[in-house]
Amino acid sequence: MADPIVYVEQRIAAAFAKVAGAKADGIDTAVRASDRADAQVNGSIALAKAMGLTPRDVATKVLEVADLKDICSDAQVAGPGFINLTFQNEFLARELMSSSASEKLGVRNATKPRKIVIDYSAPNVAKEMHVGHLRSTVIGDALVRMLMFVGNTVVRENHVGDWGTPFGMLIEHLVDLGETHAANELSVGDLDSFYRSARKKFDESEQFQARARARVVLLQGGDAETLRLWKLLVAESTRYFQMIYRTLGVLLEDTDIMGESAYNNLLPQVVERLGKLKMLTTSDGAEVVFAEGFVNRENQPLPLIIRKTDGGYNYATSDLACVIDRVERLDADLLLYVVGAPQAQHLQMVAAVSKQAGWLNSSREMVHVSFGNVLGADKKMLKTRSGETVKLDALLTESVERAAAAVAEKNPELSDVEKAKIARTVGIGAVKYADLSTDRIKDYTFDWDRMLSFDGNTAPYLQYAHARICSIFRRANVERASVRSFEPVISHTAERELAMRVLQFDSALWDTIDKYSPHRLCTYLYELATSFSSFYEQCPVLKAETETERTSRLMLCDLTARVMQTGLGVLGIEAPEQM
RNA sequence: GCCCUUGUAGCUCAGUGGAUAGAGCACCGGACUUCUAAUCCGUUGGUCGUAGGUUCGACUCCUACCAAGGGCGCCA
Repeated sequence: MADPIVYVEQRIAAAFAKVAGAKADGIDTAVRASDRADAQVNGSIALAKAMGLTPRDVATKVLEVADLKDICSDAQVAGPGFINLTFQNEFLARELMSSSASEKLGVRNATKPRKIVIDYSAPNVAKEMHVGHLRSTVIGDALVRMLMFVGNTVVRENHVGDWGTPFGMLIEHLVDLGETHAANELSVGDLDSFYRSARKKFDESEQFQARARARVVLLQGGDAETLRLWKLLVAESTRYFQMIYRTLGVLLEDTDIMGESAYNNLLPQVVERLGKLKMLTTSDGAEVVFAEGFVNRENQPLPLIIRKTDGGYNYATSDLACVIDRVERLDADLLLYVVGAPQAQHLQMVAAVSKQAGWLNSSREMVHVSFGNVLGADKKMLKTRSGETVKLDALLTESVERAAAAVAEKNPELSDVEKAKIARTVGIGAVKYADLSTDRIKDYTFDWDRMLSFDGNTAPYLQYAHARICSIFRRANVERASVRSFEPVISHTAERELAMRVLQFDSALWDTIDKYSPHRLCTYLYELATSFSSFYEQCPVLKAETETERTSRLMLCDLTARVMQTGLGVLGIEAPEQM
């Protein structure tokens, strides 16, 4: 327990219970951060009516019985009936020590760890990854890291698009090009032109269309030669994805790939089981499930199509198979889908059908971690087929190059190896942070300058704060670990603000996890960095006036750096020691 | 037509029913013989889309409307 606000909350709740008894039930006695004091409680106002007292009287009574002697230096009733709390510096110092001594820097573990399957990234085989694919990959990676950090078991699943009708056309194009030539073209990483050529042929030639359709039948029928060609496409694409993932520094591995094709043998079972449950209806020749509450344009019930008129399956079937597999084989109790907002209705229908079928319930749930689109200059969704999209690869390369130029200018004395390493860390960090730092639910318009900015609220700013602290310790020639158990003396306002901020790591991280919203942690880390920068300007560390002051500040610096590094770490961003 | 999401400073965005709505960028003015100036300090900038409602209190909750984006039967 390191966050003073979390700490004091119990004492306040106890005081409310003492004053109001059962009337305090359901009253919000939460303690919140405030600009008027360290923290504020406003439950007295809501409670006043029920008790027949004025809000200020209630607040006064609460303060009379509240046990705050060892925590607060000041507790006052203010305004209409708020309670403003100011923490003792000695209390903050004790909490800092507790945070410093804990391996997780004061962050509480999950009270009930879960087994979580998280579905993210999901690029398409034989298609280039463009800037639109950044979101799922980066948000998913951050969630994986933070969920694991607090003690959950997390299974990563990359649901790549490796099956379905487009593969007829892709395989036929592969045959036309010849395997060697095709493999060569694909390995260069120019997947878009491969896909576009195939598409063009498909659109222009009926003969080619017929071949493509026949090939899909062969593929789904398990024809050995067709499967061999299909695997060739998948293997080349997988290599390309893995190259992007390594550059990006995300945790995804080849072994995390659970493509659409992986569920093939489960698809007949889905139909069978829904049939047994009497959920299937035949409609216009297709096998469908009508989930309650979904209607189409004509206000008729909207079906989830399980088996098409031609006997084939589609993505609804495979998504249901996924649910079954994740619940029954993996025994997951939480399924996260880091998938774009346009899929919202589809996923709602899959969830509704899964609940009706009993695969999901109140203790096994699925959550759509939805995110807005990356828009083009025309404010429309980026589409690979129309208009030029920025390739993810190109964006990352450009960012690293700009970072390299910045490092060369600011730190010319570093070795080339170090410079290159820092440029990668800063360049990649900037791009990831640009995506993670805004609310995932909102669309954003792609903008080079925004993605590649190194000033203000950006990853390099947070990394810089960390690097400065590392620099202090290098100069001082002091081992970081040696100051960790020192009880700091807090006197300066800037020290105090930094201390308060450091102690909020636990709440900030949990708030982020509860809402699956990485931008909340970004906001916190940015505030931590600004608090540190302000402290850095005002409070000399190495030239502190006394030995106690110096060691106190070193202790605070070390803890700040650890929180920054850990916080950036769970966002998937590295914190270099120099930059 | 129905449904979902979004609308906050010139631009990009934070904001947990709580007091006077905050940052960054841009603009303007300061601070490097100093622990890293990728920084700091200050100035300027607001009908929180519009109109009602609930509440002691609304950017936040509810309703209607406006605008933008997305979804709505065999592509994934």
